[in-house]
Amino acid sequence: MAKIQTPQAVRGTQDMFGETEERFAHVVATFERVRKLYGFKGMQLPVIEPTAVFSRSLGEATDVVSKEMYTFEDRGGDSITLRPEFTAGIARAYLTNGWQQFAPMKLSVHGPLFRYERPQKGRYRQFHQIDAEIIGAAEPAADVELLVMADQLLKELGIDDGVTLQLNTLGDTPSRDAWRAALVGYFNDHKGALSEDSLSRLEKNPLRILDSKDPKDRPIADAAPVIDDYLSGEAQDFFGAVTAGLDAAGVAWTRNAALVRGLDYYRHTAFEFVTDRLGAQGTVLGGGRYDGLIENLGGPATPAVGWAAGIERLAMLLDAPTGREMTFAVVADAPELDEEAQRVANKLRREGVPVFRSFKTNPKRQIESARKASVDGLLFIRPGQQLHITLVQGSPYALRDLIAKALAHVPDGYQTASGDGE
RNA sequence: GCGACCGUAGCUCAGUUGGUUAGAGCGCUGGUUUGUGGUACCAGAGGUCGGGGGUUCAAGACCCCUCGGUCGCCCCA
Repeated sequence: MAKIQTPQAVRGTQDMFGETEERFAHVVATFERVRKLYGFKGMQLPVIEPTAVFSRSLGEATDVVSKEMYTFEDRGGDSITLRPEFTAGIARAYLTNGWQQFAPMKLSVHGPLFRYERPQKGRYRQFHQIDAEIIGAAEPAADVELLVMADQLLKELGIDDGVTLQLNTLGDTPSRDAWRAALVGYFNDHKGALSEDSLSRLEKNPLRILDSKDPKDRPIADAAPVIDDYLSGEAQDFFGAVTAGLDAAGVAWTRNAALVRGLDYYRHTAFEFVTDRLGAQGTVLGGGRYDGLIENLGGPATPAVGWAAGIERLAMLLDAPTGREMTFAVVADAPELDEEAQRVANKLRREGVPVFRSFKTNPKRQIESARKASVDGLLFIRPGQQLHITLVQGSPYALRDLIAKALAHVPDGYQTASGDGE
């Protein structure tokens, strides 16, 4: 019989286990906790959407829609796309469910997203994000609340060190249009000095020249017209209110006038929390105000602002594996004590104490497998309801803590004799 | 889409200028020893050298293609 080829994981996907999975779960759990502190409701959304949800919101012609989405026709002939982002799907749900009645809405989600891109550090084809949005609030206070929440989240994850909040405004529609026109004129005057990449950006997405990495472009980009000279009074007031709110909340930020968004539906606030610890993928959390998006989807003009952050990237920045609960292995000191050991283990588990039990019957084998499962303590069951407790080296706990915890939950009648942990 | 580097046992890796039956450590299985508990020793299982094609008397080593991985560029909703 011929050997069959072992299947491989799809390129750019990952199987998470052990420490990787623990870090991931810790990010999600922390997000869930913090978002509740700010009154953001959770939601669950489909992973698949009609392709139009994304092509209409992002624009047919953009690279992202034309070559970076997982799009396919289903058996009924409908064009379906695996969601490449959360925002468009949330906007769609807002419209199809008539959530205008709840506006302003504070929403949060997390889950997998799909983009057909070349994998590299912190970038996968199936990746995961946490996401927070406020829909139906035009006030700068909404932007501030979102940013303060993001700041607290990063602090609680312990990764705020080396991360800076970069902030910019794209102004309202008139401001943005005037600035854009000025930029195109300016870059056209300097065409000869621009890199090849930037020449094509000039055609497709001129704002992006501002954050070009090419050293050739830097002097020109740095001397380009700044949005500040084109901001309307209202736009200035809006940005002023956002920065004042951040200052009042004690959130540190720096102005980055080159921080832009390619899509036209973005207005006013744009921001990114950036780190220098992730190589080319430095953005750890990013977002902005997208007052034009819901109209693009055929809905009423609706102000909205939100952010998203890659869970994998956040997980990579976490200091150490997250702590787990004190875990015992209950070991029968002789094969005939196995049933009694099981009884004790079940009692502990019902009391909420994590317990490891080996599938082997030989005591020595049980100890070996318990060590591999990295338990904190070995709880030996001996004849006459005697307990013997040993601390496993490497555990962060102390022997007396183990004894106290075991005694508090073990069945009545047990006597303890502690070991020395060596 | 473009570029660089990489792909040998479950894991981490060694394999000299291509040359006989492909190695180590850890892990796994079994045994001996020890014996209130991370012991030591012995033995064993496990490899299409990512896949395909080519050069050669001879390829894990060289060439081509392909599939993956890593890191950049591009893109970044």
